[in-house]
Amino acid sequence: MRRSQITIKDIARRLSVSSSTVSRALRNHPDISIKTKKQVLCIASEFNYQPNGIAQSLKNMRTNTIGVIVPEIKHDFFPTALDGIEDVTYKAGYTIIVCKSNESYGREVLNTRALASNRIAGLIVSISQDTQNFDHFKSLINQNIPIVFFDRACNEIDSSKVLVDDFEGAFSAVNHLIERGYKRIAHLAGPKHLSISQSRLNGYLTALNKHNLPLRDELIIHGGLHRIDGRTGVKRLLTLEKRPDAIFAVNGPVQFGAFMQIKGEGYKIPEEIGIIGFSDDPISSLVDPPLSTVGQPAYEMGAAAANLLLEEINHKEDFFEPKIQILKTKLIIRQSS
Amino acid sequence: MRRSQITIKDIARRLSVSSSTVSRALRNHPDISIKTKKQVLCIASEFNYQPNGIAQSLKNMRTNTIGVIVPEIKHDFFPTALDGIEDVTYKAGYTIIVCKSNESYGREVLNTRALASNRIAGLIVSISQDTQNFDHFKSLINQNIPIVFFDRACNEIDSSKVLVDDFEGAFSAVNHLIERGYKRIAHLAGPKHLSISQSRLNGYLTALNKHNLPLRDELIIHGGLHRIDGRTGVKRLLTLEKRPDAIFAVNGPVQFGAFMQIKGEGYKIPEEIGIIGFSDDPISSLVDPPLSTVGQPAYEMGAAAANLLLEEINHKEDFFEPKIQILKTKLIIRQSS
DNA sequence: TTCGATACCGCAAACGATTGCATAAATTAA
DNA sequence: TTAATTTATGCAATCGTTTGCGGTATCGAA
Repeated sequence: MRRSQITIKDIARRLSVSSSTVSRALRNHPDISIKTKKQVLCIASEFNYQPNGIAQSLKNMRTNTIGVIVPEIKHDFFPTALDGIEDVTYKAGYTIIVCKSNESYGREVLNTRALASNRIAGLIVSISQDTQNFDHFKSLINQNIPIVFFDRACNEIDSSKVLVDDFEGAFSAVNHLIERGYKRIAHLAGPKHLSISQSRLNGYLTALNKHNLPLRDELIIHGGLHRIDGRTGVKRLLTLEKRPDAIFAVNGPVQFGAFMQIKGEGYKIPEEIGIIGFSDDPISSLVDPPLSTVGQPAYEMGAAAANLLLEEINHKEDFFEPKIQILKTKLIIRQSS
Repeated sequence: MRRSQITIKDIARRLSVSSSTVSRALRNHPDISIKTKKQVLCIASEFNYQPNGIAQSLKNMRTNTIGVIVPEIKHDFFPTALDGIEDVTYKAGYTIIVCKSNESYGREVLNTRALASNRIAGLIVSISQDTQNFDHFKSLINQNIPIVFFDRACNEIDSSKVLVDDFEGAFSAVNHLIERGYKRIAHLAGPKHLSISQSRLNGYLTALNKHNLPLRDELIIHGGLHRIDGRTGVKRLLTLEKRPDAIFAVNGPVQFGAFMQIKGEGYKIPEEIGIIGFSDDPISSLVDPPLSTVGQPAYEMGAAAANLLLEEINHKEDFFEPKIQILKTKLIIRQSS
């Protein structure tokens, strides 16, 4: 026969006491005799009792689980950020549930609902490239489940956020390209509605402007945040009458796609085309040539987001003033620029 | 004031009916009048009712959640396997909870307990490199929570498993090195207690034997499965009086570590030292030189594991005969060998 | 001996959803 | 009109754990 996990009642029956007593013995309640407590603990360990977390959550109206939604985990940035989140939350006694949205709005909504129905204590999220409607997050906030965004945030929602200085990072990257002598610098930009796309585009524009370089619309290509978007972007750029001599990519995957495509078409990097990206995947330094990039403190971003969330979860008063934390990027110059 | 999610009772009160009626209306029970059902659905959507998943799980004594424990997600293999798991389980209406053990036994035990206490419907796991005791898994099985292992399995436990033909893959890799003319072939092996380490070592030994090459103990280095283990392994190999002319690494991360170390010390690949590994990370083809490797069907392994688990979850009878599925590897020859 | 304090324990009601059974109302058949 | 049947609903228990409240029993002090 299928036997399942033993419960507090089973222990109670065995010792001829009430389940209240067992519960109190297990939870170190003072109103319990040493003798009874010992007996309970003894039986509990003998039968390998483990409390039913579901019942506890139901009773307590809350869980010790923190939900995390990230767009993907195939590049280094999000796994590293997850490490930061994990280290902080585990120390505080929480477990995390990691969901991937796969850069899809629909999947993000499903994930959010599933997490809400499991009554997570809070949510840490970096939105998908397709997300333009934020009702699923607002609904969580209405249920008093706090949210912290990191990297890709939502402007419409007044919650805590952890960002990097996207403008400054982009500016310094493009500035660097210009100082190296590149003149026709293209930008593989992200979806227009994402604030990271906007800030990074602004950094690009400002750098061009500072050096009195003309702004050419055909050199700015808006696309997604996947590797494939880097490839298709480069394909288009290379069919232009006058091809660009350098490329600034909005993020790591796009930079890789661009890199692969440029290499595949036989152009020399950095002589014929220079390239620089955003986010420092370790593989950047392993490819040929090693790629220049704007390094983001992924681990620190995750940790910071987790700390902000815990702060909000533990906040007693009715109103919590959201905090926005902006971390610095770091220009890493290798041999692709 | 903090308001929280509305419940079945709230809807019932509002319509002056019992909560049973509301529940039945929401669950499409036949014994309900069309009029009442409409009213209920109307109120439910008006207030954005979402069932409390915890309460449902408690009542049903099971969840729609499948737990997954993987050692890491920083290399391509496990994220890709997760894609396979996800695609299959989502289609079947399950959500997955992904946990990382970070290759640590202690973390694996914690994860297993947390998942058990959340009464997952089943567990898919690839064990950590440090795991030698399997009581935490046996305990799950005692609670009737089915487990499927993939890639790194546990021999002691009689459950379903999805593996690759490690012996054959290793054999063909080393055979290939020998045919290329390499004579002193080292093996950066995994922890001795893991069956993948054993099978891959056996493949290595058999290939040497087939070609009458001597077995040299100093060329077999047992270590962990991290990148760092590849680096330290190579360091040791390069201090030998007669250094090896080729290296077969037990997995992807170790291969990368080895690759980086060899390059760092200035040896030419593949002329001075050839290298081949196990598992096909996309970055293998991007580095210089592109790396030869034994490709594993990561996505298919994940999907197969998920299918086996679903089969067992849906199995009605008392006893389920575990199935072991062995997938083929594929030798991918690039320029490092 | 009696009163008060303390220590220990059980009862029962929650938490939210589900479901077998009973019951009331409405409908049909006789 | 009455009996039999169908339809729609409510009651109450259940899942496992927690907890406020009340009740004994024990002990010390007066």
